[in-house]
Amino acid sequence: MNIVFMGTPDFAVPCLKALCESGENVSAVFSQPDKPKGRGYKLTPPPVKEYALTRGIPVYQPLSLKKGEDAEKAYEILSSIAPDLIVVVAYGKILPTRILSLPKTYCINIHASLLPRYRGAGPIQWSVLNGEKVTGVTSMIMADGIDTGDMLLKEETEIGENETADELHDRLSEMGARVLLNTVRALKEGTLKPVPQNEEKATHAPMLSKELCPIDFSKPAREIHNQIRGLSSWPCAVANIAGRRLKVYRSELDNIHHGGKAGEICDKERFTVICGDGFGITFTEVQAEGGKRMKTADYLRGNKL
RNA sequence: CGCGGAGUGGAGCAGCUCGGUAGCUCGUCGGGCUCAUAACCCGAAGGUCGUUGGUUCAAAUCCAGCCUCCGCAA
Repeated sequence: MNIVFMGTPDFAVPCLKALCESGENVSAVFSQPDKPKGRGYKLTPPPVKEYALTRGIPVYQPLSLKKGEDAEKAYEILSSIAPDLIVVVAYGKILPTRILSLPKTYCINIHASLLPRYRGAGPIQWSVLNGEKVTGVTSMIMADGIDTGDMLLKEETEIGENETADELHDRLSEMGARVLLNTVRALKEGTLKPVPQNEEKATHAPMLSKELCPIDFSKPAREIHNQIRGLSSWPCAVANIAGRRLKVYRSELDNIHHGGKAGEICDKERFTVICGDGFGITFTEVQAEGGKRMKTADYLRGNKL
């Protein structure tokens, strides 16, 4: 099949890789423009672009698909390629209707949630933040609107008790690649059965912001645990404790009712803090300002609580 | 040129202002105590103090450049 792939971050790379390695003809890749990133604002190409270049696939990075010169050029390029299929995975731009209807078959999208729940930019993180036990990946036929199209295939997976958004992200991106290949195969075989989403059950998972970061120890331990897992490793939960500011990457619940005042450290050797419901939460991986990320045991060797 | 912090035995830190013996909490190894232990006691090994150059009688410490890592901001 003649396929055009649109994607930007790490999450999308396994999907593109899977297509390439399964022998599909990926004739072009669209990705977000390089952006100034990190210290010193170095211009950084998105991961999908980097991978595409190693494969020798032409990469296009229009500023917009909707309006302006870039949009026209992009449309011309796509028209001349005349793809059988467009695959979109975490591209980060909304496709205008004329592009949605351009491929001979469909524009399909891989989304990291069990639709119609967690539509939007942050499905993985919000699944963890909300303490979901199960999540998954859904493929769908793209429609106008954000993640609203008819569903094709799904795969489910359990979320671990202490699993972080990072870990889940990596698992789901691999799962996404599988679902994508299965979807493409079914498309060729003509066995796809699109299922409309139940709008009433739809929920939205917006992009994360740093306002979610500060840890409020008056909240229940479980909720704080989910916050730490869901925000790890970016933007990362932040504890203001013992007179300093610590990023917390991992935690564990001890399920012991300590009582006492919320926000107090009840175990200085393990770094366990009392939460609003009297239960303790133990920080297991932290990072001090200006320092690097490390196991709590390492941190405590050189830093007194 | 976005702002800022940091590189010291295997790990995490102190020492740097005010140059002159390499320190702390752990880990490792050996020995002891103990029914036993991640507990306790005794002992040992292990560091060109990121790198290059400069100042000096003398640099982890002062000065300049470079490399690497990290926080903020995007």
